[in-house]
Amino acid sequence: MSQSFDTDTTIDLPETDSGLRTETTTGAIGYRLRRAQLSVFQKFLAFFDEFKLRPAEYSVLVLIDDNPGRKQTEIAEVLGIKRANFVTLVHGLEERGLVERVPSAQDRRANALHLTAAGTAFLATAQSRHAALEDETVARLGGPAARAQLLALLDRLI
Amino acid sequence: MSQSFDTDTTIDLPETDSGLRTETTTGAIGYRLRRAQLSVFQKFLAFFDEFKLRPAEYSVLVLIDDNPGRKQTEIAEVLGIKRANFVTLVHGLEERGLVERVPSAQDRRANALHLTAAGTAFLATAQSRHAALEDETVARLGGPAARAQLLALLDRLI
DNA sequence: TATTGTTATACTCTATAACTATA
DNA sequence: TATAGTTATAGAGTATAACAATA
Repeated sequence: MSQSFDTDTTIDLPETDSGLRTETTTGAIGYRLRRAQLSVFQKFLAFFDEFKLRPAEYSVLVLIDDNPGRKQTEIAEVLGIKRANFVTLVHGLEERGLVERVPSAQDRRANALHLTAAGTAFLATAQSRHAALEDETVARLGGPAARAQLLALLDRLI
Repeated sequence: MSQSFDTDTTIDLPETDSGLRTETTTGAIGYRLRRAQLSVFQKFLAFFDEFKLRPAEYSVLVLIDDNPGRKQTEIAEVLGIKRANFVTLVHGLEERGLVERVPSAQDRRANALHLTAAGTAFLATAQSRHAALEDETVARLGGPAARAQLLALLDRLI
């Protein structure tokens, strides 16, 4: 089903500011998903600039706080991070005094992850800031119902 | 508003297969967006395995096809790719015989980008394959209306 | 034998600076 | 002076292999 127009006049082409035709590209779900995700992550980074906190680091802190004493492998796996790469991430959080690696008594191969007192305090501040960011994002979406709708749709893509 | 339950019995905790509490993490829009985007891109890579085509390369081919003769900078900018990094990308497509860099007559600094005959044929096949992937994705979302809903919501996040 | 944490390594993606040739 | 393409380079993120200690 292709359309053809017999006209010499200037018609309303779907063009961007650059004058390029981008419909084919921007019509793809993956493309739009990528742009939106990049935008949201950039906003996170800007919002958490003074915290020097990346999205993955924030997720790790939240996950340890909700699951104290878990092994590195367990936390890493939930987030889809290879355990080899998780070593560097958790090492950085430990160097900042936010996380402790406690040798496990039951399994001496494993490190039990805990937040330090400083880590707990830091996360509390970060979470309240994150709530503000999340509120702003929900507002842009059009409210809690729109947020729920988006999350439901995203889940179908996994 | 916190809830408390006076019970010793096992209650239905929102836990994953791993037994970890992940509600706080997975409630974040950015987190869910990232997971969905990674999943969609991984499906793209698997689907285009025999084409040896990455999402960015596909977008470039489509954009050149819809806008023949444009400069590298123009195509790169639309996709949010730095012109320095775009050099390698377009070089790879040129080496594969899909794209031509034609020195511009009007501006001898610039390269006008065109698809070769092979590039046009390759893209036609890739686009029909992409349409199949997109159809599958739309089906998973729940149909064209759900797709439109998702794209509208994603646009509000940019 | 298998798993945990670790190191080493490599590949992709992204970002900046600086160069050249043109405009 | 500014722009187009390029090179070099550095930083993230991600992937695999292999090792020591332990299960």
